[in-house]
Amino acid sequence: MPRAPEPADDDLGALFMRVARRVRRRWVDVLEPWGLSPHQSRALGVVGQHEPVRPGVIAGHLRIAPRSATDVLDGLEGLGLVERRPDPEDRRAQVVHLTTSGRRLLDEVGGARRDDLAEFFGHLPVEDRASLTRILRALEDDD
Amino acid sequence: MPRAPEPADDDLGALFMRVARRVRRRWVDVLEPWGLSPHQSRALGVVGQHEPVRPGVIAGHLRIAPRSATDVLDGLEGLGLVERRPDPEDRRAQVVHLTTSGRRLLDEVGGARRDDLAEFFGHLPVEDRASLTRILRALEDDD
DNA sequence: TATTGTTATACTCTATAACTATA
DNA sequence: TATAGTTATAGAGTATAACAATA
Repeated sequence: MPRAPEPADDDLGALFMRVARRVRRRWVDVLEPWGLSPHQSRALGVVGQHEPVRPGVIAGHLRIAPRSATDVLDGLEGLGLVERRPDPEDRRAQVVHLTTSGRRLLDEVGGARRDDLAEFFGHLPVEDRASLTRILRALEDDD
Repeated sequence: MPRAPEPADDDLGALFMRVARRVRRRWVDVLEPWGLSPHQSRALGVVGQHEPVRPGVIAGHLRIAPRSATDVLDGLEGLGLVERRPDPEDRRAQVVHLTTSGRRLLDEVGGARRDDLAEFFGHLPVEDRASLTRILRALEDDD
C-alpha cells in the first residue's frame, strides 16, 4: 500500500486507528505462510490453553460475536487444526479440541508471532511497553 | 455485540487490536447521526484544514490507498459535503473543496467527536494520555 | 423462557491490478 | 516513463436478526 509522506495532524483516536492498522498488517503478514487470519491464530491459542473449550468461550476471549467464532472455527476445522465434538455435559453445545497438526502449528505460529511482536514493540523502551500494556488494559475494561 | 466475561490472556498485539475495535466502534456510533464513516469524517477534516486539496494528499493524511480515498470522496460528494474540481495546475489531478453544508457538518461532527474522545480517553490520567500519544507516534513512524 | 451455536445477510475496510489521461 | 485518479474485483472483519435444538 502506498504511503504518502504527509504528516499526521489529528486526534488520539485517529492516531490509534492508524497504528492499529499497522499492527494488524504485521500480524496478517506473519501468519501468511500458514494461511491463518489473526482471529484464527488467537482462537488456536485459546483452544490450546483451555482445551476442551466451547465456541462461546473462545468468542469471549477474542471479544468477538458468536457468529464470528463460527466462521473462525469453520476455517480452523477446514484446515484440520481443530475438531468440534459434542459436549457430553450439554447437548446443545460443542467442545473444541486441537488436532495433532493443530498443536504443532500452534507452536510454530506462536514462535513467529512472538518474534514479530518483539520486533515491533521492541523498539520501545521497556517502561513504555509496560505503560502501553497498562493503559490498554484500562481502556479495554472501562465503561 | 455480546461481550463474554472471559479474562484477557494474551499478547500486546492482540490487546491492542481489541482496544482498537472499541475505539472504532465508538467512532462509528458517534458518526451514525450524520451517516459518515470514520474515514469520511477524517477526510472532511483534512479538506477543511488544507482546502483546496488533492485526493492523493487526503489519502496520505489518512494513510489509506488512493483507491480507498476515491470511495471516501465519492461518499462525501454524494452527501453534498465536498466538491471535486479540476486542478488548474495539473490537468490529471483534481482538487477537493468543502461545500457550505460540508463546512457546517465539519463543526458539528468535530464537536461530537471531541466530546466522545474526551469521554473515552478522559478516564485516563493526564500523564497516561500524554504517554499514549507519544508511544503511538513512535509506533506509527518506526520502520 | 433462556441459551448454544448455527444460517442468512449486509456493510465497511483493505488490498491488488489494470486502465485513462496527462506530465 | 512516471504520475493522478479512476474502475474492477476480491477477501476479511464486523454487526444484526432469526432459527433449531436443548436447557
